[in-house]
Amino acid sequence: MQQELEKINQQLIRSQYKMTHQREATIRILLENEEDHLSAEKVYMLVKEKNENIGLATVYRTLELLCDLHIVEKMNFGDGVSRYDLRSDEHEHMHHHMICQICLEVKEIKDDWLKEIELRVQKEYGFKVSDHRLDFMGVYNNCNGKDCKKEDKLLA
Amino acid sequence: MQQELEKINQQLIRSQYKMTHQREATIRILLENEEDHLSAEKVYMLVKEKNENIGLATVYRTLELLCDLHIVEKMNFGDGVSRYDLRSDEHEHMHHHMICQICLEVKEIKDDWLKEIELRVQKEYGFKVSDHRLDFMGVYNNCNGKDCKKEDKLLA
DNA sequence: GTGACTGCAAAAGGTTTGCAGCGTA
DNA sequence: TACGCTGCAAACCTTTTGCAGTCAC
Repeated sequence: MQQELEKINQQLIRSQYKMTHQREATIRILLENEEDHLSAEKVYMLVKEKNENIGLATVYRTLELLCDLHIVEKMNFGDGVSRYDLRSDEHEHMHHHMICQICLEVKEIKDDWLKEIELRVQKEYGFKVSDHRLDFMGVYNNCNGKDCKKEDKLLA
Repeated sequence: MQQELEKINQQLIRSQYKMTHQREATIRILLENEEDHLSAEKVYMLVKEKNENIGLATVYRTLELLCDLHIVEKMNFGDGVSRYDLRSDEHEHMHHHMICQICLEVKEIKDDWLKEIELRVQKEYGFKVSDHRLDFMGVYNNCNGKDCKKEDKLLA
């Protein structure tokens, strides 16, 4: 995790950006919550919880910057806020997601199952795919919907 | 198209909703632009262009209603507005989309290529899929990006 | 030292809501 | 007639922007 942080820092510097406390704090939060899909507001709260000084506008600006550098992916699950997800190390494709309609939990599938289908898109539609997004809506077999009520998730 | 309209009307009535001019006009616009992915604002404009009286709030309320009935699908391509897409007749799955990064055109793939993959999600992750969303980002082989400038699309 | 970066507050969208009046069944 | 639906305007919420001051290099 320290070395991933370092890697991203280097990437910023290489691209002529300055490394500030706020940017580092933001990246650290993203790394610590790699499995989640944080909203800007949530990142802001988590940074402040650590007694680091930061403004919400800076969080937005940093996230946009990381997006431009393809370090994070901005996504939208339709609940009115944008969420940000670290791309995996190889910076290859976005993850696939499973969104449980009972508990609203979003889990990731890190395999890339679409290679074949992308070839088909290329062949049948003349469309060269450079990235994709695949979300499944459904229900976990073992979702009890008790310890993970919708309202809680929406507030989270 | 007339019979599709009729079908949706019946569905509304069956669900105890009233059939009003505004609702019918909205549905008609959606049917006439089935290939597009209209924003609420765009639907509003198109209805007004026909000299039908309607308020933007009503458009939003109607689209939400149609969403609840699974007649349209609300989606978000990350440009800050929600877009609405008629589900296909069988109301089965959402379409797949190809989003061109040069001209921003969104085209549909109506085949469902994910049956096998959904089985795999079920087996490997214990997640019962009821719907999915698949978007491809990339470039059309023959996209010239001339007659379809980004700015135009964003305003459209 | 200088240009990039930050925080604040205000502005800017898109979407939702309260309410009085209207129209459908 | 009664209740649902509509239009308007205000409210709301997330995100962006302008600007003066600060900080990294």
